[in-house]
Amino acid sequence: MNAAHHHHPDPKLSYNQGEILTCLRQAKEPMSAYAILDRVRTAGISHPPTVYRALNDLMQKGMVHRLQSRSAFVACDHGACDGKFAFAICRRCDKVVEIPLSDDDQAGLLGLAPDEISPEKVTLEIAGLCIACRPAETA
Amino acid sequence: MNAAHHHHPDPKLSYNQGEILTCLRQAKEPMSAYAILDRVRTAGISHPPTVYRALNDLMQKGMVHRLQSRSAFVACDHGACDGKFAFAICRRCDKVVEIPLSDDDQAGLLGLAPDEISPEKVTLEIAGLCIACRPAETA
DNA sequence: ATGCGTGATGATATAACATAACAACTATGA
DNA sequence: TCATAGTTGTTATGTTATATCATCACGCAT
Repeated sequence: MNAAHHHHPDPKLSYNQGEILTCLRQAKEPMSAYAILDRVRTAGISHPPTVYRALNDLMQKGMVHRLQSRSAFVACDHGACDGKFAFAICRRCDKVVEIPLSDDDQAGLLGLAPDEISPEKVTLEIAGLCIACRPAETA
Repeated sequence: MNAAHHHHPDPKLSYNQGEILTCLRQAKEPMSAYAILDRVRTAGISHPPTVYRALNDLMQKGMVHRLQSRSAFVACDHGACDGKFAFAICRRCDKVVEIPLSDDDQAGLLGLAPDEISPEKVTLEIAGLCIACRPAETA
């Protein structure tokens, strides 16, 4: 590989992880794995598995979240975190707001699960229209 | 086409919609669009767009729901409905429980959305382990 | 009856998303 | 040196979803 001189956004990250996290942070928008791939080709990353590997590692570290309803990924607003989040997503411009869930919130959500399924992981995504897109919607 | 004699589970449904809804109801499990496709080939449905069209129509009628976290579809437990639901899903056996959301639940969820995004649609999926799979997990 | 519009469906092709499987390289330390 | 673990590279393929255009069946106005 080349470019061994790049600085990482976090010393614990590997080169690929650093490149991809930086890419996501700069984007400030959710990106698909393949959109990321396009952007990091210049950094020497050129195959889907490389991107997915780094994304999975970053998700495990809590530094990246996946938006299920979009098949897309966003950098965590909080750097690394082990907390739970919901996401609000503008259906028009894809703006994403990360919503930290309080313990009460989480308890409430988990409490919705029926007895026969013990809850482990919550996916909560709220789609809507952001304030900037509201005028445009008057079609 | 053949099989014009089939009975529909609902008179308002087209032939394809009826076949696919029946398939999903019999499955009692979430199915991917392509799994559905395999099962309805004998009914003369043989291309992905046909399946996706019928699924989209059925979702609009509230008779089918999509599980975002699985890329899969389930028949609504309640026939047609315009209500909102959460889903609890066993990560091991894929059993799904539909959780009707009370008005309070919905208000609470929508209330999580930040000011800058006015909420319209909530996706809430809770993954966990169902009671039948709990023993098997002691690996 | 003819011809038209509409809605449903059929069919082809391709886009977009994701992973399995294996090879190669690097660094560390016995 | 050799083994090992961790990371990355590479090929190939699997899976999910949609764009696009063709066709068919039906109702209906002329």
